[in-house]
Amino acid sequence: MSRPTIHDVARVAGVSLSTVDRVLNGREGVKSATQNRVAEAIRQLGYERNIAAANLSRKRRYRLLFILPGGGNTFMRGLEQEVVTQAGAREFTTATVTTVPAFDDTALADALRHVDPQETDGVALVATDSANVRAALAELRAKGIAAVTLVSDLPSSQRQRFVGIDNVQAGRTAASLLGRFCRWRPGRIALVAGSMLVRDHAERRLGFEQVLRSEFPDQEVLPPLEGFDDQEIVGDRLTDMLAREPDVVGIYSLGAGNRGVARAIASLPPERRPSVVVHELTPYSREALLDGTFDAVIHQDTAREVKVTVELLQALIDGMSIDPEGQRIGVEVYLRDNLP
Amino acid sequence: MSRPTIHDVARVAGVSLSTVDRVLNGREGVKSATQNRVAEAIRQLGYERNIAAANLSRKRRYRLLFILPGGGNTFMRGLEQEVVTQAGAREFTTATVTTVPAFDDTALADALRHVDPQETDGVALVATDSANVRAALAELRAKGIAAVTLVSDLPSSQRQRFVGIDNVQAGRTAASLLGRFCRWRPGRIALVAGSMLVRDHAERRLGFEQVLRSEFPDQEVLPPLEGFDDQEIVGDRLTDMLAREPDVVGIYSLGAGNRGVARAIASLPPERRPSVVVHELTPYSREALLDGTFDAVIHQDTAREVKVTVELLQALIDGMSIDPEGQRIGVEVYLRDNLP
DNA sequence: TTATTTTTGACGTACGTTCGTCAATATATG
DNA sequence: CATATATTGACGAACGTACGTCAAAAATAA
Repeated sequence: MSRPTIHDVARVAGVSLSTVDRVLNGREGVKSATQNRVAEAIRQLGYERNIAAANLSRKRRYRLLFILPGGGNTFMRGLEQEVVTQAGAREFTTATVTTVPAFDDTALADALRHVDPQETDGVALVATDSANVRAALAELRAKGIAAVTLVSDLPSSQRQRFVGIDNVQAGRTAASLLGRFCRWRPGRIALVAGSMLVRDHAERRLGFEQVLRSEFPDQEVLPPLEGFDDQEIVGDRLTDMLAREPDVVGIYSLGAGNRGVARAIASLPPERRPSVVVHELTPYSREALLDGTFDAVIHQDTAREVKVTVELLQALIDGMSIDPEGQRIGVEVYLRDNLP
Repeated sequence: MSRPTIHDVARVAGVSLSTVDRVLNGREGVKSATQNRVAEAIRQLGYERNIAAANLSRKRRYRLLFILPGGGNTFMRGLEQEVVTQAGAREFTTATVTTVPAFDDTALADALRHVDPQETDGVALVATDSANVRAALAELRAKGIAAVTLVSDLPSSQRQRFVGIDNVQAGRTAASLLGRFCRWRPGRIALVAGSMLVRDHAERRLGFEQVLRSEFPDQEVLPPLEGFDDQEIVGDRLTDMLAREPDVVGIYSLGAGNRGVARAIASLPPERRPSVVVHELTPYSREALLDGTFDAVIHQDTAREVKVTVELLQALIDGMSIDPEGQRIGVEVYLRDNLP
């Protein structure tokens, strides 16, 4: 009736507890024939390790390290906060946060190379794309440390998983919304990016234009305006553009700098107010949603991202299987009325 | 360095392990003065029970019972499926599902009265609103069984929590979307409900009209069409209405019967296609999103609802504190492009 | 065959908690 | 004061697993 234990496995396999333990924990000195007998017994009984008991016994601590970009980025600081609170509340888990300068691949690679396997079991990093980082990541993995990328991925590297949203999908969603918002109103659509050199932004733009071209072919998109995620620059350039182009009926801001977008729009007369879609729910974008400046916010749930990351790292450290469903981070849509 | 244990608590309080245990598990025979000493030591040390060890020791099993409406309701059957799979995967937990006829408060009250405290620790129910059910719930709680409502709440009853979405908010969100979709296109908006006698539907309508009236005062809403959550009836009545009213530019279906909505719309010429917002992501509504029949789907995440419910019940059974953040179920918005 | 190495078993202790029993106090009651 | 009752302590076994030590058995090499 109750779950089988290693005792049952030992009995069925006709070996001792010690041997089952050796097999289970990958210790050496067991003939492969015996290993197979044990594996067969495990399969037959449907045995699953009691992780609570295992952790209790080995006094396991999952020591995790999060490497995040530093600076005043609201989004990243929110992420950091999540890491601290969530890891603190979790059994057997300690998480440390290190920050490295944003977009500095050398600093990131350095940080990765200085991770001590003696005191760290798993690492989560917001990746900057470079060969340097790829190499450092490979070294890290070679030390037996689990590694996942968070928010920003590093494809074809040694990272074991990526936790974050699909940015192409995010761009498509924005287009799907903005296209409908502007469908029956003649005019053009403006795009505000941080920099097209950043992978996430490029992907979002790609998805946005895909959908707008195919689903709303009447709507013309102006060339993207680069604001370098800086609210001042975004505000100035967008104000200029709106003065130059009187027929802008929609704006998609796919990077940071939401306050700049809000400022530029505030200067327009009410009848010229465009429909606006931006990224990331923050105190500022929330306020803009509530006062009607923004129509929709595309969001990624950082709390969930951290939670998934921690669980993923724990599973990887334990060598457990991972359910691919549970780790999906969805592209969320917020309007004024479904704000959490 | 490591977490304090009951041994530490005993030492600091100057009592024995047994006494700490008695206090911790609410057993009788401890002077209140001693209880206070122990409580003080716990507070001072920041002691938290090691749940893994506790469960291991007491061979705790959380025996949960889910009481759901029966019948062919896709949504409820999906919920049931979630319960079975999630509880199966969870440590120390067994969940049983009982179905009772939908909207039958007597049957629900009966089911509640027949719950055996010997073999059930917690109950989750999709509530039907009636005094009868309230009374049965009070009896259930008197037996020491934890109880939460799921999807449909029963306010001012003995239920300890509610897990589900805010339906007024859901209606507001629908209006926010549909209002924007139809903003620049003259015409009227149709409402398809199941029955106004059902609490959820009434709440959704309320929220919808709130926002439409205040935020999109130009848009006129037709009187709601009652489809009794039956796709045939919905299809027929909506087809009739669309024939009668040639200026319908938007449809909000706030109950079930999505297939009927899709059928009615399919018969319209493309240029008359209204914007459509419905509830619940199912294989049918997903398909309609993908082929462009529906523009948006308001959704509640059943997997998350079940997860939260199980965790909540476990916490209630253990008498643990509950973080109010973690149990929120959001009103989710799905477009063709952010489908999971 | 014997010596050597590899593989396995037996056993004990530990993790933090629960829970039961029995004895030793302390406190209240008459 | 003696007795009854309430409160506390000491102890041990158990939950399922990890891990270390030592010895026994089996397989392999010489």
